[in-house]
Amino acid sequence: MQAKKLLFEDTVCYNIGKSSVSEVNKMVSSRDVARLANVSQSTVSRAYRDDVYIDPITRQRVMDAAKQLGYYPNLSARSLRNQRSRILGLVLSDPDNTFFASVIRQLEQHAGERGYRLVLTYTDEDPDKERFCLETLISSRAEGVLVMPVSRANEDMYRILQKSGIAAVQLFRSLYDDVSSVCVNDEQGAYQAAKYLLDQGHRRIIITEYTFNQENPAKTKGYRRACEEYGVDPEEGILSLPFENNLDGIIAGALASTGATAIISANIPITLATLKACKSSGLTIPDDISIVAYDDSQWLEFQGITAITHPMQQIGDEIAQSLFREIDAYGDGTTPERENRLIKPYLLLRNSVKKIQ
Amino acid sequence: MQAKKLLFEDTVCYNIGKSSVSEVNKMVSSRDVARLANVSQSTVSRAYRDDVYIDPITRQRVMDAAKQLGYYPNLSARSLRNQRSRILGLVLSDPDNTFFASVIRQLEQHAGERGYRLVLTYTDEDPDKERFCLETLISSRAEGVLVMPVSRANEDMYRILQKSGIAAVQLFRSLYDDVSSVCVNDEQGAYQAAKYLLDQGHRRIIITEYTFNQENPAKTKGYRRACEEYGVDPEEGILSLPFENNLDGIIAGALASTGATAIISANIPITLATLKACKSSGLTIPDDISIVAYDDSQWLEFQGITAITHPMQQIGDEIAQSLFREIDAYGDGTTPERENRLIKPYLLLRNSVKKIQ
DNA sequence: TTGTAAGCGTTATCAC
DNA sequence: GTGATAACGCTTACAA
Repeated sequence: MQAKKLLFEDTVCYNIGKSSVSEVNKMVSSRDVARLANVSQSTVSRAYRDDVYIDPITRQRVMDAAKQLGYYPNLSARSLRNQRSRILGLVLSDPDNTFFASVIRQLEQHAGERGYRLVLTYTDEDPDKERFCLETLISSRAEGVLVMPVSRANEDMYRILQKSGIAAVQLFRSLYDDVSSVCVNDEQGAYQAAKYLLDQGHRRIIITEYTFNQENPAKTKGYRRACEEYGVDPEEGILSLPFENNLDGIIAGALASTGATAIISANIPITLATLKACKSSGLTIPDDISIVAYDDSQWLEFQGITAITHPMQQIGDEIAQSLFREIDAYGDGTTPERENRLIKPYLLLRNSVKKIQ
Repeated sequence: MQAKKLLFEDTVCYNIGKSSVSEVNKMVSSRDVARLANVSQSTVSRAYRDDVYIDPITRQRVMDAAKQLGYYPNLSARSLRNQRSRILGLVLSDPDNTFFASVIRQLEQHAGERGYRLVLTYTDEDPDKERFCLETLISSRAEGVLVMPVSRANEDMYRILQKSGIAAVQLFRSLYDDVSSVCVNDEQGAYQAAKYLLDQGHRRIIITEYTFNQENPAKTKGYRRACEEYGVDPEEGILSLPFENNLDGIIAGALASTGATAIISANIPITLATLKACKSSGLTIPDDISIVAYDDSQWLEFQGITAITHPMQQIGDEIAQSLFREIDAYGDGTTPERENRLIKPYLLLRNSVKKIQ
């Protein structure tokens, strides 16, 4: 059965007319609430704090007025006055990469508990976009920034972060020595993956990496270490890939030209491309080709792909700890020590690797 | 081969000591830049605008000073003064659902072109969280809000949005009649899916829906319409599901108890659960069970699952148009007409449906 | 217990 | 062309 699109007809668009709301008021401020509640503006402000003396009856009157008017405090004004934005910036690569979903989830949780909001931004692994994200977050006066850094090109931005007293933690890649980091021990993960394949008798193993990410060669390093232990030449197994959507062809080509019996795919999108490449090349897993995926996902679990998995719960906790430690230090007027946390990945055996005699 | 976790050892944690940065300055303001550049603070401000005249030489001096100090304008102050935050709020269900990735991408693009930033928030389909997201966005004085609404419980919030002059567009679900929306024609999509299965000879077809989402019965409606055209009783095919992660068991149970030959899964996570259910029940696709997935993804494409797909590019454009139309209207002091845009889904035939005689 | 007023960092309106 | 200056909405001494 051939894939086929049915005819795509025009968008239907109904205009149903004016909104039924009678009048659009300006944004309501604490002054308006004060007027309605017959108190001063500062009393309204106090009603929203719980550490200050205020008559419960007054507070109730304020809250009633606020509710009636649909008042919500203006966070811009608040953060301007307080010199605290309560914003945490998250700079990730790519909304398509489901690997980050659980990180986002957990950080949102941790942030919420501390009264912080999370602002998500994406670099698409483009240094210019990374710079833009950081600039925006600095302009927002974020108190902390969690970044998956793209390249060393933006070193100046990280220096500005430090100078400005903005906590910063590198995520999953440690590109800057003087910025804290929470990373997976990729060297070890790739080593485990490669060693496992070597143990199973594979001798021609491909490992993928991103060309742009060669400043961060942890995975290939682990791969090399394993190969050397087994007396296998690692060099021609290293496949350098651009950051694109259609990697299938390149991978299929490499598979064919090297005659590899196994491949380690460096992340979830690359794993998908690898699976597509195998399919289009008519290679069966694991009979014709063995796969170990670096990074796990529910789809990989479903498909029985052996994978390097990470303790996501722990990762989220470590990131939050590391970040808030820095934020608290800056809050106390001290310079935080930087720290690097390295988290151990583990190999989850499923059914995508064949034993070779 | 049985799935098996290798031993997870302790996290390694290096503390490498004090940051090398000598001193942490306070956040730098335009005053500081002014002082260094030997101009007044208002001149610094002017240097960042291009609609006012300023001596290019002065501007350069300002910019040099700004660069030297690592100055970035404070957006809180700016939005307070301008009464424009240039923030767009996006309220989605779930970071795990890859369906939204391309929407996020495109909206970021559109927003960027207009000088807006996107703030992402997630409801997890929980009305309380939806309320919290909206409150936060109002407090942030977002100029526009794009929401996938959860339930009618938060009607008051939408009224406040309108009263406050904040543009609002419902995404993918239209729960409020007086709020604009950009939706996929789910009635039609489900109708197409069901009709296709009926055409292929299936008579016992399950369609899934979320229990919490019964206020928005478009998909089941389309399913019913198709069934009725074929003289099939639709009622016992409707499977109502909680919003959870482990739906496999429920789905497997329903498959077994109804003896269905086909299933329409209502979104990507449910499709995954369905595939897992089939696997654990030992059902082969499409021989034992046919599947049409509502919403498409790269993984479904890879696995050859027939799916209801949406023109994501167009959806992104329509959303942006609809939103900015409202924002511009509010900007002109007029009340925007609300509008409902309905986008046609299409059926993408792959290999997950069997023809029954 | 509540009101008054200063000031957070901007931009816009005036003078000069 | 550039420099004072008055808001924007909020928090927080300090007064009352």
